[in-house]
Amino acid sequence: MKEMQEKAAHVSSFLKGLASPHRLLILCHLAEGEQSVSTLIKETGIAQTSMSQHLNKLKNENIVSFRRDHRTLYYFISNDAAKDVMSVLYNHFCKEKE
Amino acid sequence: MKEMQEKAAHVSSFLKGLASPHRLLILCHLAEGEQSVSTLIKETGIAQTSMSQHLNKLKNENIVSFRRDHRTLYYFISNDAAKDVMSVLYNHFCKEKE
DNA sequence: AAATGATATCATGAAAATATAAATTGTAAA
DNA sequence: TTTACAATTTATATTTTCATGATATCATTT
Repeated sequence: MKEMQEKAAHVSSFLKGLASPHRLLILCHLAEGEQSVSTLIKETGIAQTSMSQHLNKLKNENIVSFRRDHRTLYYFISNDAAKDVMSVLYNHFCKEKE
Repeated sequence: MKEMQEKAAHVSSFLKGLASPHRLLILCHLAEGEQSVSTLIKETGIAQTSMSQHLNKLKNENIVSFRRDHRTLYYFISNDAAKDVMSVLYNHFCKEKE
């Protein structure tokens, strides 16, 4: 675990990329496959400007990427660490206990 | 992945508990076993007041707990989700690639 | 080339996080 | 019971985050 200390700043800013209710919502939708910005806006109810800023933050942390098709941008999760963290979170916080 | 949307606020505040370079440092030390506050201060170099506030935040998120022995408090990681996330972070950001 | 649609950028203000300093509490030892 | 030590609490200033409204950009259609 020692090595993580040197990376703390980097790892922390990566985690801050995930640590927002709106960004988690966005990532939940993207976890099911790429989505256009307008679809994300419709499905999450997040305001346009806010969506763009959140996507920008996720992009800056290299958590998502996008491709363009005509006028529409399709975003997708492009980071394995993010996928794995989401999966851990799902298992601990969202799974049915039986 | 749908269920996570309802939990987004909770999961987000859990992640915010981890998302700080100083708290990650603290958790790296605690990952090797319980530590007293004064030992954590010595080993991390974090100022006393700041340490106390960070530990308080981790405690509020139920990420750590502590026991008292005389005047000394020993903190430890008491949360499986946190352990699993730390492990994922370690694998992605701290492991040697070969 | 003008209008439209999809998205990003800019500016601003409010709320939350962080570090530091000072004062306080609780436990034990002299 | 006074003193010292370990840790928390309070107060404050700084920085960062977030939402909103207004404007701009860029690709497409007319």
